[in-house]
Amino acid sequence: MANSDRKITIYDIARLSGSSPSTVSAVLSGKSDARRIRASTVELIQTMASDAGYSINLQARGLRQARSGLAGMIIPIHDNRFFSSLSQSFDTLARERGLCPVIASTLRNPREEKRIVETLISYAIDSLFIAGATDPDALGAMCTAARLPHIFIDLPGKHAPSVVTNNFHGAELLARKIFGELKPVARSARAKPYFFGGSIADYATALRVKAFKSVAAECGVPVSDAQIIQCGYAPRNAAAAIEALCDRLGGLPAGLFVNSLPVFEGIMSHFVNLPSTAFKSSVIGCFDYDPFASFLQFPVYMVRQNSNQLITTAYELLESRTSDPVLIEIEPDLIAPRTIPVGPLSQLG
Amino acid sequence: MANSDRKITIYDIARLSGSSPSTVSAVLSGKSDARRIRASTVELIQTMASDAGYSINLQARGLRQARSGLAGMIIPIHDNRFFSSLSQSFDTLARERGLCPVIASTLRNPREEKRIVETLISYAIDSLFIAGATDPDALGAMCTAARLPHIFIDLPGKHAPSVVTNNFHGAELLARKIFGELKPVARSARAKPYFFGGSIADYATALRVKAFKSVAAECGVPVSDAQIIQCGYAPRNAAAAIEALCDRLGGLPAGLFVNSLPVFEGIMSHFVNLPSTAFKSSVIGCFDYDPFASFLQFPVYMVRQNSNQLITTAYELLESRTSDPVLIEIEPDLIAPRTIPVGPLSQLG
DNA sequence: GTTAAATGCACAATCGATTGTGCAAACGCT
DNA sequence: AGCGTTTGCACAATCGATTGTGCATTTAAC
Repeated sequence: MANSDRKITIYDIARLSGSSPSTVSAVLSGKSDARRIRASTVELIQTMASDAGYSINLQARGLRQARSGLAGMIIPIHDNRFFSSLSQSFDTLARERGLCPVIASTLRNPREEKRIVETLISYAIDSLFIAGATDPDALGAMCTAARLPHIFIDLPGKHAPSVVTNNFHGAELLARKIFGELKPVARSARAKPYFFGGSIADYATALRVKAFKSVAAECGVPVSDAQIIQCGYAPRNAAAAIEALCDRLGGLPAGLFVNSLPVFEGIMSHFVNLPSTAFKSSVIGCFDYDPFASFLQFPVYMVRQNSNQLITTAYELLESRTSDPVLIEIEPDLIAPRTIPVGPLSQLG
Repeated sequence: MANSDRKITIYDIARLSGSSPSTVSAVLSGKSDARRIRASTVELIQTMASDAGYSINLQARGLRQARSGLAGMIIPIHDNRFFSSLSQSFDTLARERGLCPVIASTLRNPREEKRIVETLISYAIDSLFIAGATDPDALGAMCTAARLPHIFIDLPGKHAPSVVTNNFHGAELLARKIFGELKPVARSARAKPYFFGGSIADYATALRVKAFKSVAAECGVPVSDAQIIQCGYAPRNAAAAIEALCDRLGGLPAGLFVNSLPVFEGIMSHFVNLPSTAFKSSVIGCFDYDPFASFLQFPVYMVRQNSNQLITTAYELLESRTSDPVLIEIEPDLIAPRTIPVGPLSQLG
């Protein structure tokens, strides 16, 4: 270990080993063959570097090479099962490639979103994954201007490759369970199933609603727009909205398609007040997965997005140097109630 | 926007505006007062820079200043409610300070852990938060050698400040509920409460077990080491361990102190096979919080660690330039069954 | 014993910012 | 008018790596 004042640089190692900085650089960055450095010199330099506790300055390298070795990703929020699962895959795959992952959250704030992308561009990140942006195309334009390879995830963009969940199909699977198991609730107001949460303006919500209606049609059960409750994603709003709905209907609807976990969380905080018999006549499904949510007092069908596949595919696109706006859809899984699928990552705790 | 081939630099702006690079730098980095730049010059340069689509190269700045503006944190895993919540707080507070957050996961692999810290040091990060490391002191030594300010979180280190949850007190609160509500289960083998998951070698687990035993003593219920099941954190192992335990006892124990969510998840995958009456005579608590886990078929007490307070305190320590090994404990909250506390962040979905 | 090719390395420019210093011009004062 | 300040900026060194090029020596070939 070094005990001097400054950091050790290749110039120090050059002096110590009696060679030039360019030779040291070549050796320490693994280019000794290309530069025909003698094996004995290589070993000498490596030994001295490690003895001196040398550690490379990646900002200097990055400046010279006009790249940084940083792989960027933006997500709306860390504290969410789906996005944190994306983060985990992104992190792991980036590091497998020798890159350093940089994940920033935007909190769905459009202005912050742009500031973050600007910052990441200023750090000369090598690539950017844009997950769940509020304005994908504005961000895409910034990346294009900076010649930064980028891929949209979860929410597609117009001018670059996108990898998204097959929302329509996933919602179809879920809706079929809900419509298929509808309990006959007399022919009360509660007989109709509801789609709950999000906003039609969202790409994903729009597709899920479309599937919901399509399955309804399949089943010969027409759906009116009053059955689509758009209360956004905030648990608080969802709680208020479900309470209002239950009041209006005089109980739970016969079917409930819950659009995302935070919405489900809000709904639960209302359910707490209901007697456990209240759920007997409802079929509940949620688009997004949480292991505990599948063990509630009542059965819940869940759709689990395949975050690892999303990221893997995004890396493949990146590495194939595609920049055409292709759209790849990844199939999500329908998870039966009271089941915990054990994935490769979830073993780690 | 620029349409040229290269990126725009301060040299380009200098040429365009008829001033020198040093003046441009001063203006664009907000040092125009210190350098007595005329207001008209400032405006000219700012206009040209923004028209030309200039964006600073932070690697160049970082190289010169021997700092990067990057704030580093390592965590065991993103895909975990506690750590992703830490990430969110870290991200937000870093960005409030004009820093760019870099969060890397170690997957609890000691070798990876060291590689990551090395990498971060090579990027000249300005500070490092070390959360839940397997070998805190080895990492601390690396930081010290690199003169990198660092703070331990969740798991304390010996030679730098640490901010951790008050594990003992949190576990006490939880254990008191469990012991306090123990159902009289005849005097069968199942009458005894069990501590379940983790490993005594862990700092946190050791304290929680200590509290568990201390509360048992308070209640006059002696606890033997056979009641402490150390099965690590992997859901799979937890599932196997709980099954073995239930088989041995002929049912669920009267009390269960579950040490962490992944363990609870594993336990649930076994519970699935049990009739719902099986839980009637058990009190269950879990150290760590998940909103859905508090809405299961049976009531669950949970302890929620205050991740935002942990990070806030860590930043305060960092900014007070303390490098003495102080240990600050943050109180966690006991969450009653079937309650969803709505925090400031959880509104976002 | 020449000449050509291969070997092994050093030199110096370069990436794009920051920053210590120097120096004219403008200004103020007597 | 003369002199000291202040104003406003330019110059050039610097951060620590990478990389194109050049040039002695060695080695190989004939």
